[in-house]
Amino acid sequence: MDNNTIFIEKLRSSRLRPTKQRIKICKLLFDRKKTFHFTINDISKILKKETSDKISLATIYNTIHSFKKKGYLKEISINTEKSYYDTNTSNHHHFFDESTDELIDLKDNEIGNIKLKKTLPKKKIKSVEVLVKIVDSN
Amino acid sequence: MDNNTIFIEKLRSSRLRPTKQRIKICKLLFDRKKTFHFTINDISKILKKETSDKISLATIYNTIHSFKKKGYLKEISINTEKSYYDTNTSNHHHFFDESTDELIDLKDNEIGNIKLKKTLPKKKIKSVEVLVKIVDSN
DNA sequence: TTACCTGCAAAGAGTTTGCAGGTAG
DNA sequence: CTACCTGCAAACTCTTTGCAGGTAA
Repeated sequence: MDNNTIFIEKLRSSRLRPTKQRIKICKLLFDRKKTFHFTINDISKILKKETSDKISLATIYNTIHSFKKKGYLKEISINTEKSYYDTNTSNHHHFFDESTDELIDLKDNEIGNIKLKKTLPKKKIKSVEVLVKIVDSN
Repeated sequence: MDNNTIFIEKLRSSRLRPTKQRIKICKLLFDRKKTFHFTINDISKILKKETSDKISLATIYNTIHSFKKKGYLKEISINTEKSYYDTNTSNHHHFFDESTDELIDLKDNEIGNIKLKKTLPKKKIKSVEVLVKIVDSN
């Protein structure tokens, strides 16, 4: 079966109707070998170029939010005005290149284990994220 | 000498004119024993309550940015729409409580050393930050 | 006096929302 | 047919900017 069929199944299996727009966004995000890091603006621009009938910004936001809720995407914590998303939803860390605004994966074996020695009462840990900010070494 | 004098000296020494507004913001941020974590909105609200003649939002932004540039404040990476600042500018990590939107310090001895096994060519590391997201354990 | 600072309002960027019309099942 | 989805524009939040008037040195 072709990719479209795979994405239609994927969407259906998470009770999201496989609309034209969602299938297109699926292909853009998940039909690639490497992890993809992006902002809403990134994919909006790509879709504008690649696609004859354009997808509205609101639909892109809706779709990305749905995918995040379904666990297909992860939101990455960086203090820029934009939200960054990652198609790699496993537990891993990142470099953020401030010279290019690019996000780069840091595989689990590329960073030593993180040992937390403090806990807080009545709170549970949702995630532990390491962000290594880098810049050009002039 | 009283606190005002200390803050006036502090400002003067970094070539920032010690205006009424800056002194007030200094007192709010630095005249306390514990580290203070805040957003612009937080201090704007506090200043509105505490102060008879109000300080404009633009001035608050200007002042916080100046203080950050001078190294008196650190900006913390969290993916919410707001920027968070920390009066503790030393190298340390954080809990972010998603139930209350609160930022909590994690002292250096409360987390194991972080070993980076990957570097990137022509890039230098600016910072390594760990963010532990927590929520209420229902 | 002069360079810097403040306050206001307007503008900008990113994101969300309300609603009318369209489409999947 | 009906519930869900899309597109558009307006609205919202946070932040920045331009500029006229004010203030420190």
